[in-house]
Amino acid sequence: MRYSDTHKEETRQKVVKAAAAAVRAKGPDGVSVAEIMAEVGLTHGGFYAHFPSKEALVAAAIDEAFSQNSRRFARMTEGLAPAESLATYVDAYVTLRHRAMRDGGCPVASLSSELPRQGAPVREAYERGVKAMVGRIAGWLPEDTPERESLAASLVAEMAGAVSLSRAMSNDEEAARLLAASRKSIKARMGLPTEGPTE
Amino acid sequence: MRYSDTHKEETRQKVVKAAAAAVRAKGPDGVSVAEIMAEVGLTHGGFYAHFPSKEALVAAAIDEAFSQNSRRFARMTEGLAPAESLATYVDAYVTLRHRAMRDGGCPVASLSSELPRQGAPVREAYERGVKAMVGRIAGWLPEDTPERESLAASLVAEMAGAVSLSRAMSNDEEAARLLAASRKSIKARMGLPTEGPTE
DNA sequence: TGTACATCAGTGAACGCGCGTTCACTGATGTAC
DNA sequence: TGTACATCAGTGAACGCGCGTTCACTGATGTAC
Repeated sequence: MRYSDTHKEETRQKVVKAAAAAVRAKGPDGVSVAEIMAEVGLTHGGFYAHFPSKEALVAAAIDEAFSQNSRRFARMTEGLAPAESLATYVDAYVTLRHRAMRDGGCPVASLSSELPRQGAPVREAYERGVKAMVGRIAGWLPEDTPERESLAASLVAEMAGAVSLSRAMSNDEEAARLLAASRKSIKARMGLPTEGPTE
Repeated sequence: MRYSDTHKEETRQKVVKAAAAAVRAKGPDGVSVAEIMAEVGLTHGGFYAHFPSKEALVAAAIDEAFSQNSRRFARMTEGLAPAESLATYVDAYVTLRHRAMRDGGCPVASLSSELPRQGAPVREAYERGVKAMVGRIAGWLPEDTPERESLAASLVAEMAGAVSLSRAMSNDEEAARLLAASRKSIKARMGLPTEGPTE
């Protein structure tokens, strides 16, 4: 079988996307190379034509997961004023919908506790993604906000923490109330009115 | 070798304590039965005289980790008024010291993202611990606080989220600024003055 | 008092399994002549 | 135009390893007689 010029790159992309979903859903140590290759319709033997190691794939998957989220929110907030962007972001992030979306949500909410234990290349990809996310939020906060970057980081921590903890709650109503309380707090810290859509 | 009447229970306790540390430091899937037994000076073969499965040990370890933290904070806040207890709690929790303490800290900060993916017995132990922690904080909040339990849950999410995210930051100063911003926010939400010890 | 036996926490070899990784091979197609 | 060869993404068997779990065994001591 001979393939088109772009075929190999396309396959690589499919593998990275499958991994970006699987890693968020099951954690880096919960997915196997064979499983991800099978998801793309290939066998595990071909994996090493694309990546030097599983770790390299996981790092690429985390980059991909962050940029998927980044693109998604860029689309949602296109043309909006900063304050509206912030409100849109929070109202999409701190929700039962995000809580249920285990394979496509924000990597910080899915991986926060286990990532610091991963190898250097994976941690670096993660930190890069976190910084980009924090930077985006910081950019939406008023320019004269004191400690703008730290506030943005603290807001990311609060948003991701709320979604993470809501996933530990088996009771949906309880989870919804936690998320509502967090949404309210986050918006107040952002200087936004606290009555938004309640999902 | 014949042992004292309490010997078996003492061994079990040692194993659970070693597991409580190891599980927080490496995650439930990152520790092995053999490793934990070795830490207590035993061989892996004897494990099944104490626990029916690794999962049972992990569940017991999580219960133990939560109650270690609970006892620790009970000691720290003994005799203090509710508002002082809250301030003491936050000032001990949202710190670089807690960030560095990977094997002895709060299980929510160490395990939040991976725990929802564990088996039922482990998830139940975790949820039990989270509820106890939320209940303790709720009890310190003024009785007339609207949605007191949800606010407490949201505060736990913010505290644990801040410590988790700070662990992803390789730069200590950056981490310290994030923690300071979170401490300030959390105290404000608790109705406390926001100037506390800065660690 | 002395001896044979029961007890049982702990030992260490062995099991089956899934994993990451390696490698000789395949086979469809483009290219050299 | 026809044929031999090179290419290379993907295949599938095999590897070594660590894991959770099982199990026959050990050996110090208490107990029965």
